[in-house]
Amino acid sequence: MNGASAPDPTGVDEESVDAVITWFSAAGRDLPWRHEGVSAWAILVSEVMLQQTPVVRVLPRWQEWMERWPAPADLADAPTAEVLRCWDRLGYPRRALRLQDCARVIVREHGGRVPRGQEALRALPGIGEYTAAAITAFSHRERAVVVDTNIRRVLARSVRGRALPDRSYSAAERVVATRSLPVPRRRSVAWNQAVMELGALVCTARSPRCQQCPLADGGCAWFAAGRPAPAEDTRRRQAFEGTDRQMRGMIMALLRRDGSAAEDQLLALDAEDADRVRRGIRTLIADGLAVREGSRLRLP
DNA sequence: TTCCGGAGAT
DNA sequence: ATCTCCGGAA
Repeated sequence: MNGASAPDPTGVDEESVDAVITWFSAAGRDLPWRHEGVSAWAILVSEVMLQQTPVVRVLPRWQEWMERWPAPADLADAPTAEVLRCWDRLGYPRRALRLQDCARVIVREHGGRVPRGQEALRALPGIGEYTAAAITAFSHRERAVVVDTNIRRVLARSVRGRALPDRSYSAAERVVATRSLPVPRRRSVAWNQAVMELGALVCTARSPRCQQCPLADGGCAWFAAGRPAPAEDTRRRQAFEGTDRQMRGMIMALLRRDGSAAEDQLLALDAEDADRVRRGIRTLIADGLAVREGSRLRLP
């Protein structure tokens, strides 16, 4: 493929772009939200669900969600308790609330159609820089600098020769991503999709499958350097297993199952630590994920 | 047990 | 800039 030419330190070269796009046409997954004719709304929903959640877990939820609420107006009118139930165990249920808010804003301010343009998208609840770019590239099929964790990792390795990207998204990375994006519109769309998939399937964080990688033959600075180990991770240790998150998850599971729960039932979730339970209840109410009803707690 | 991840609030 | 937020696979 690239023979002996060294990777460009400032961006992916054209040969590598070709290699990755060709790899994708053979190895890319057939995911339903990539099918022809899928609506911008359906793609928006998939992107929000995929924000912190693996594809395999999103698939069944997305299918059911789109059957029930195929358009923004459908979700806007749905009972929030149903929306949270249908979110099931995708995690971070505030995303489900934001998605319903997003649907309502789209109905109110955009005539029920997903707006075009990253600025308008970025203004929607739950849509940040990544998701606005992803909708622009994958649905509207326009040129956009899409940078998710997979793309960051591929570029860190292939262009910068690092084992892993910096902890926070740096200006240097943005430059590399921007310079790597092909100029022709269709090619930019193909590249975004292909490089993201390469990061998800081959250039993975822990056990990269370099023998399957279209960039291994001269297109990857990290591989060429003998895959040096990542710098000692100075990462702050994970704050004790995220116990409050775990408690919130347990409370939400109970509310999804029964619709509401009595105080005693909730306190039994951690008999050792009533404060932890109360913290969970308080923060769920503050987030709009639960409401008090007398002495009971229920879905909104 | 450890690891993974985009948005939004602070 | 840093922290919080969930659940399941490795």
